[in-house]
Amino acid sequence: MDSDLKLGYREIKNIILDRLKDKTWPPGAIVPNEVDLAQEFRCTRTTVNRAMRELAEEGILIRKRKAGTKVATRPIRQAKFSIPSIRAEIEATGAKYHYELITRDICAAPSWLQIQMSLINEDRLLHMKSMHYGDGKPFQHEERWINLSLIPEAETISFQVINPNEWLIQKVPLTTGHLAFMAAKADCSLAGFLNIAEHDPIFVIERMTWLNDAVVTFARMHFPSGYRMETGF
Amino acid sequence: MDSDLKLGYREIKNIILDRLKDKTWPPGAIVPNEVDLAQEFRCTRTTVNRAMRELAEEGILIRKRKAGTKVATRPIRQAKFSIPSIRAEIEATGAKYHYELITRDICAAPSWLQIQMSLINEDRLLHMKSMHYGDGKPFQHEERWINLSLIPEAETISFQVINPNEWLIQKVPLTTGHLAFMAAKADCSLAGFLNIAEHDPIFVIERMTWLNDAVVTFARMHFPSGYRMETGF
DNA sequence: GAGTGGTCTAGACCACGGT
DNA sequence: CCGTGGTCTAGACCACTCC
Repeated sequence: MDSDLKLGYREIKNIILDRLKDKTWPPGAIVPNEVDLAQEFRCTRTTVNRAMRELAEEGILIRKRKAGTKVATRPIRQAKFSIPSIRAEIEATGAKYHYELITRDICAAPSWLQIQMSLINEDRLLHMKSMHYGDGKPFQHEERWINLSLIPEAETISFQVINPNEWLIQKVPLTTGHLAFMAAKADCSLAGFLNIAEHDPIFVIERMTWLNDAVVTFARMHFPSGYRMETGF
Repeated sequence: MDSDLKLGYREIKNIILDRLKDKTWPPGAIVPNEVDLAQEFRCTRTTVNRAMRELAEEGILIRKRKAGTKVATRPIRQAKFSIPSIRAEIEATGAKYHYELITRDICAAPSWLQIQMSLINEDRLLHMKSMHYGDGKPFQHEERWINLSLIPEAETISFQVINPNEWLIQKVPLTTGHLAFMAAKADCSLAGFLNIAEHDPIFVIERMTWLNDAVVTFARMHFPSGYRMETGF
């Protein structure tokens, strides 16, 4: 009689991973098809399908109809990281969050931003600078532009109390976006706000947010050095 | 008669997303259960399950047995980015990739690294510094430690030709890891290698790689400012 | 054309966890 | 307890794409 318990898709994933690690199926090799594996594991094709589909989503297998399933030669590992709200990020350290608006004006887009945001010349933008503090210490400086053609209500908000990101999240949820990370050096103004020396290195995050192919907002966030962004993979 | 075509899980996902956008199901609300939705969409529970399960993986819905499915109040967006090999990253710009080993020695772990890598005192490490160039221009400086207790074969490799990352990927694929990003300023040596001025800002990536709960390698990679890491979400 | 993965159906049992 | 999501079965049809 079979001493085997029934195998679930998680266990099948692990068996497959083991066979990849011990090179039973070396990189570039073709893995048996779903029907054969289902037979071997005494389960249905559906179960094998889920195991292999998830491994493919993780970049470990490459699947093509008719061609079959191959072991990725250079597994492109994907890192996932959550984008916490600045408030959550600060409060997670145990510090008290505090927000302050520095400037707020309405302007036309500078040309470099027009290009980045795919704007029309006449579009008006709400432009703001603000600071985020943890226990009173500078944590992040933010400069942001909001597309008033798309979100006209933003003009009526002072943003003295609620910060732009939190307002936008509840106003227009379910957006898509683009992120960029880089290093830069602090100019005089930024150094003052972040309480660091001029020319000190800063960590910069740029974030562009879209709602159905229209740009909602562009934000540039500056962190004093010492800030680390971390994630697993 | 029904003029409706049959709905697939992708279409059901979109219908659900539409109802979230138009606030039919506002944040925090409970979404109908799978059986009811299956009836509404004239499909099986399996199909609804896949649609809602994927939305939950994306952080848009929150599912619990018995409690049902809720709309996430603050959808925690997740960004995914692939971790390309340095060679692929350089070649993707159209530049010619070139690698050069600077130093290679075997040492005990400095104490800060022992802590980070959870090493035992006696563990020996292969320590290397190297440079990666695109079209002859400095692209990345890398400092790396490899755990020789775990990967003794590394001691026999000169790493004059193949770079450590590429060798490790084919030697020990399927690892897990941890990434950190930060900004720093170039010290004298680094400035020389990257052909920038001392104290110029640099973008730093630290990467720790595990194989089954044991640390394989720790790498610290430095990019001259101007480097941007980008991703969508 | 034929083999492979992609998806759906109809039904079942189970595990978790709120009441 | 018992409603809900989590998963599996057995079978089916379809879409893609390599040969």
